[in-house]
Amino acid sequence: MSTRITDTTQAKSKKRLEPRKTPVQGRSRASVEAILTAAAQVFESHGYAAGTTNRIAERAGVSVGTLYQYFPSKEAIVVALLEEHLHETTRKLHEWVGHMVSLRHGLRDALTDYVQGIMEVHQTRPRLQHILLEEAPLPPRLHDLLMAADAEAVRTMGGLLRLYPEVGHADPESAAYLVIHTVESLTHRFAAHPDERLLDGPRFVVELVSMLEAYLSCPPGSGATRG
Amino acid sequence: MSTRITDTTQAKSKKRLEPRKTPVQGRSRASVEAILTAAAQVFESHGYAAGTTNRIAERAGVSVGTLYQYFPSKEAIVVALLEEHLHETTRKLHEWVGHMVSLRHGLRDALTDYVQGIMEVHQTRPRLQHILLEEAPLPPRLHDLLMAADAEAVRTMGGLLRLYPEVGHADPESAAYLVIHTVESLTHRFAAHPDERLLDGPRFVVELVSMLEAYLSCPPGSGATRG
Amino acid sequence: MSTRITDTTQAKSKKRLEPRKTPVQGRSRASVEAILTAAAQVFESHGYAAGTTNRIAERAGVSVGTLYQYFPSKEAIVVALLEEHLHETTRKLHEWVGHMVSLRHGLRDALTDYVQGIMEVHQTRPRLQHILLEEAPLPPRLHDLLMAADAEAVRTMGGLLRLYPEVGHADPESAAYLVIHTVESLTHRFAAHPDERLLDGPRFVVELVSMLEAYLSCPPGSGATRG
Amino acid sequence: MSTRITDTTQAKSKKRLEPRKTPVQGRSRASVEAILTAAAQVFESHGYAAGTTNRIAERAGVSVGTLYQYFPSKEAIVVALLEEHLHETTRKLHEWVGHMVSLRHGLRDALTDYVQGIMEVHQTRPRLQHILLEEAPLPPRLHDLLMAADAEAVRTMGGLLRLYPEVGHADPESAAYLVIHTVESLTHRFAAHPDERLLDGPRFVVELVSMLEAYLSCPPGSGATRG
DNA sequence: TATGAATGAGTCTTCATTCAT
DNA sequence: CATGAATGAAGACTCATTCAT
Repeated sequence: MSTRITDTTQAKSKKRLEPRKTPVQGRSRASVEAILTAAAQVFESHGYAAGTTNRIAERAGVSVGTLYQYFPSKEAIVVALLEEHLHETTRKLHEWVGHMVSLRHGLRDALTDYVQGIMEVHQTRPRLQHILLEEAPLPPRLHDLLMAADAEAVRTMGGLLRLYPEVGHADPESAAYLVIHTVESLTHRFAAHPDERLLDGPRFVVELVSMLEAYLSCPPGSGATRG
Repeated sequence: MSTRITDTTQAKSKKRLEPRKTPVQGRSRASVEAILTAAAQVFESHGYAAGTTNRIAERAGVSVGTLYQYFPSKEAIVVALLEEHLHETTRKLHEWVGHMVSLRHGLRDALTDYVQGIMEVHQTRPRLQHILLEEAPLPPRLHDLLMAADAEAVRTMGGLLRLYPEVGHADPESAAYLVIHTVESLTHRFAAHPDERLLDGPRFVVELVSMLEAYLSCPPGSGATRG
Repeated sequence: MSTRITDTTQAKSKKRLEPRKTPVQGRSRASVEAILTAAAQVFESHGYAAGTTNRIAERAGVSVGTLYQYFPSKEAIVVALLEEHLHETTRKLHEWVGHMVSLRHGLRDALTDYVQGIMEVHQTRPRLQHILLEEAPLPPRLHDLLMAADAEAVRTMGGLLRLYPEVGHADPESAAYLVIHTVESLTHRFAAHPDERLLDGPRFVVELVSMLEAYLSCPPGSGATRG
Repeated sequence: MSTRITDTTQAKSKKRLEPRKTPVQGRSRASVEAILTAAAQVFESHGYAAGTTNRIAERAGVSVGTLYQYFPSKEAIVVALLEEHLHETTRKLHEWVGHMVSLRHGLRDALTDYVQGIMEVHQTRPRLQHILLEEAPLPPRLHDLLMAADAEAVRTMGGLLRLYPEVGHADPESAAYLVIHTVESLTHRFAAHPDERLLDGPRFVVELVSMLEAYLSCPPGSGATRG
C-alpha cells in the first residue's frame, strides 16, 4: 500500500490535477498512519455513513485539509483500509502455504491452521471489516482486487490440496473453491454476529474443520451410499 | 405483507400518531405495491444510500407525499422489503420440513432439497438482498427478527437431523448450526458474486450438499482416518 | 453573547458531539455576527415560521453550511437572539437598582427611570422581540431562564420598594409582582402595536408611572375613599 | 360569525373561484361547529404549527375535504376562532357597561366586575388564545378587527369613566387606554403563565383593581407630592 | 356534498470537498 | 505543507391543499 492513494472514483467532476510523483515521507507518513487508524476507529464506532471525514481528521489529530492532502476522497480511505485487510489475508494464506509445505502436517492440522489464521484476521475489528466489505460502496477496481484475491486463494488452495493424499475429492479446484468460500463466509459471519453464536470459538473451529475435512476426504456422492 | 406498514423506527419524534385503522384498498394498494417494487429496483441499481425516497417515489410513479403516506420513513420501506424475504425463507424452511417428514428421503436428497430452496430465495434479486441485509442500517427489531429466524432454523434443522440415521454427528444442534449458517452464507455469497463463480449453479449445489452430507455422516475427527 | 453558541436543544440525535474548544475568531466571528443580524432581520420581516435558515444564511451572505457551523439548529439562533434581549433587560434592571440606591430619588423618579429603561429595551426591534418571545417555540431551558429572570426582577423590585417610605402597600412582594409584570406587558404591547397607540411615548410613560405610583402609594381599598 | 368563512389570505395563487352565496345550513352547520371545536382542541394541544388541517379534520370526525368545504384555508379557521374570542370579549364589555350604567356601583366594584369578566375570557383555553393571538400569522383584516375592538373598548371605557365621580384623572380617554390595555395584557399574561404566578386568582384581581382604582382616583403627578 | 388519496413545493439539516491564509 | 472556515448540492420528511370518485 503506497502512501499516496490514487483516486479510484470515476472522477465525477474536476479533481486530481496532477498525481504527486515523489512519494511522501517523514511527517506525512505519520499523518497517513494516524488517518487510517482514526478512520478504522471512527468507522467501527459510527458506521460508514456517519464516519465523516471531519470526524476522522479530528480523531487523527489533523485537519480535514491534511486528510485530503493524502486521500483524495473518503472512498480512497476505505480503499486503503481494505487493501490492508486484503494484504493481510493474502499474507496469511502464503504464510500458511509455506508452513504446510515445510511442516507436512496431516490434512486436519493443515485445515485447522488455515481456519485459525482466517479467524484471526476476521476477529480483529469484525465490525470494521463488515463495514468496509459490505456497507461502503466500493470502486470497481477494489472489487476486482477482492475477486482476484479470492481467485488466487482458490488456486493456491487447489494446488496445496493436491499434496494431501487424504483428499479424495476428484476435482481439487472445485473443492478449493468451496473450502475458501466456506471458510471466508462462515468465519466472517461468525465474527460479525457474536450474539448469534451457539458455539464458542474453538468449538466452531473444530466443527468447521471437521466439515471441510469430511468433505475433502469423502468423494462427493459416496457419502449417501456408504451408510 | 400488509398494506399498512407499521413504523419500526424508534420514533425519533411523535410521527404517525395512530396507525390508520381501516385497511387501505384499491388505488392505495396499488401505490404501496408500486412503491415497494420501485424501492426494490432503485435500491438494486443505486444502493441503499443513493436510493433516495424521492427517487423511489418517482420510479413508482407517485409523489413523495404518497410514499410517506404509506411508509413513515425510508427505513420502513427497507423493513417491508426485508420482511418479505424473511417470510419467504421461513416459509421455505417449513415447507421443506413438511416435505422431509412426509417423504422420508435419504439425507442427501433432503439436503439437496433444502439447499435448492434457499438458493431459489437468494437468486431472486441477489443484489437487493445483499443491500437490504448488509448495507442498510436495520432497526433493532428487524435485526432481532432476523436472528430469531436463524435460531429457529437451527432448532428446526436440529430436530430434523435426529430423524436421519445417516447422521453420525454427536451433537445435532451444533451440526445444525453449522449447516444452517453454511448454507445461508455460501448461498448468499454465491448469489451475490456471480462473476466470482468457478462452478455453475447445479455443480455448486452438488458440492455444497456433499460437504454437508460428509460432515453430518462422518463423526468429527474420524474423517481423516477413514480413507 | 459568546461567539460559540451552545446547543440548548434536547439533542434529538447525537448532533455536535464536542463543542469547539478554541474560540472562533476573525472571519468566523464576522459570520456569527452576520448570521445573527440577518436572522433578526429575516424573522422581523418574515415571521418565525417563514424565517427559514436558508433565507437567513442568504441574507447573512454566507452559506447554510456556515450557518450550521455556528448554530446547531434554527432554535439555537432564536436562543442566541433571545439571550441578548434577556441579558439586556437584566442589566437594565441591575443598573437601575444601582442608580436608585445611590441616587435616592423619590418613588416617582425611580419608577420613571425604570419604565424608561424597559421601554428602551422593547423599542429596539419590537416586532422581532414579539416574534422571538411569542411566536417561536422556545426550548424549556430558555423558558425557564425567562421565568427565572422575571422572578428575580420581582424579588429585586420587592427589595427596592421597601426602601421607599412612599410605598404604602402592605405586601411589597405582591406589589412588585404587579409592577414588574405591568411594566413588562404594557411596555411590550405598546412597542409591538405602534398603530394602536392613543398616547405618544412620553405621555405613555407618564401615565404608566402614575398608575404604578398611585398603586404603590395608596393602600389597596383606601383609594376610592381618599378623594 | 357566519358559517361560510371568506378567505382573507392574499391569494398567493389560484383559489376561491366564486364565493358561496347561499348560507350553508343543517348538516353543514354541525360540521362547522365540529371543525372549530376540533381546531381549538388541536391547536391547544399541539400548537399552531403542529396543528395540521388533517389532524383537525380527524378530530372533528370529518374528512379534510369537508374541512376545506367550509374553510378555504387553515388561516380561515384561525380567523373564525379569533372572531369568536373577539365577539365574546366585546360582548363582555357591552354587558359590563350595561350593568354598570344600571347598577350604579362604586368605581371599585365596577372595575372588579370588569376585570373578572376579562379574566373569565382569558382563563378559558389560555393556551389557545395565546396561540391564536401571538403564534398564528394573522391576516391584516383580522389585525385591523382586533385593533378596532381595542379602540372601541377604549372609547366605551372612556365614556363610562366619565360617569364616575371618583375618577380624578384629567383625561378619561387616556386613562381608559391605560386601563383597557393594562387589564388585557396583565390578564393575558397571568392566564398564559400559570407557573409564574406569585398570587392566586382572587388576590391578583384585588391587586389589579387596586392599581386601576388608585390610578383613576389620584390625578397623575399628584402622587409623589402627596406623601 | 363528502371523501381521503395524492400532490409537491418547501423545510431543516448534513457532509464531502475546496481554498485562502 | 497544514489549516479549518466556508461551501452548497442533496436528502429525508411535512403538510396545506386539490380533485376524482
